[in-house]
Amino acid sequence: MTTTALTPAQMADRTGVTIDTLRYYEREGLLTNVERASSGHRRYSEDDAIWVEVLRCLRDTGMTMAQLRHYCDLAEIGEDTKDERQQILMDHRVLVEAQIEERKTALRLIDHKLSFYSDFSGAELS
Amino acid sequence: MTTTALTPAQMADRTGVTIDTLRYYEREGLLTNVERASSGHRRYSEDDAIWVEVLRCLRDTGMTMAQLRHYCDLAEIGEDTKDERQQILMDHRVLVEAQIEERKTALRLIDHKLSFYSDFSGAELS
DNA sequence: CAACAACCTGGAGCGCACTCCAGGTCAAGT
DNA sequence: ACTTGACCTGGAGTGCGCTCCAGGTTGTTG
Repeated sequence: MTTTALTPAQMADRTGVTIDTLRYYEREGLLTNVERASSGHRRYSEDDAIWVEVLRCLRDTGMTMAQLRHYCDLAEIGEDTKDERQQILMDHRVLVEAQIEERKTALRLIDHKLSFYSDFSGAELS
Repeated sequence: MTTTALTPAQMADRTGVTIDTLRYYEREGLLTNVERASSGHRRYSEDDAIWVEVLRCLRDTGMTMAQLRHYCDLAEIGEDTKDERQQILMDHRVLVEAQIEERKTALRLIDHKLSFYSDFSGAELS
């Protein structure tokens, strides 16, 4: 009754992560306990797919491979690492919020610079 | 009457960019027409400092070296490239806005995942 | 059963943005 | 005159996160 087992190609399609990268994540310990068919071919579970989506989200917002590996290592250990895992997410949350602020500042700066292009004046700087 | 000429060390201090990186930017054409003292040592102008700050802001929000070099090349050419330079900034603006949205989505996902840690339940996924 | 696609492994290679280094020059202080 | 420290150049090295490859196995399709 294991709902859907995804082939590597299906998994790549589903998550938008290439097959090579999926294997790389597994090698690096960011994706654990991936099942295999009798042929030795990987069969990804729905939970794997969801985790890869989370993983990508964390990566895209600047969490490093090392941090993600650490998080996965903790998850492997089990329940008594919940607090640390929670802390990792909370710390990353703060970081993402800072990134949003940084980008809002960037928008203001870009707008400021753009104002010189829309202006009648030909001022170049500041 | 050139207000303040900054030494490399002062420039690094002012902008938060290392001396090595400043030289690297210059080599790569991201920082042009830097003056020299009679000794051959660089003397950065206030405008250089401001530009490096802008440059860092654009880099930090994902503009590549190649794009920045292109922008600088255009600025070197002069007035008739203003439209293209404006367009580059407007394009980047759109990108930064998308980054903000991406990060807001990330926050929601992190919060969702955090909710499982704060819950009474010990559910692990989704 | 032949051909072909999808998958496997271990390991090498790549692009980006720095970062560091060797070997030399220049300017100021003692 | 000598030391010290900031700077110069050209070029090599680094770390990260993939990405690609060779050489082999498996599974499907006609």
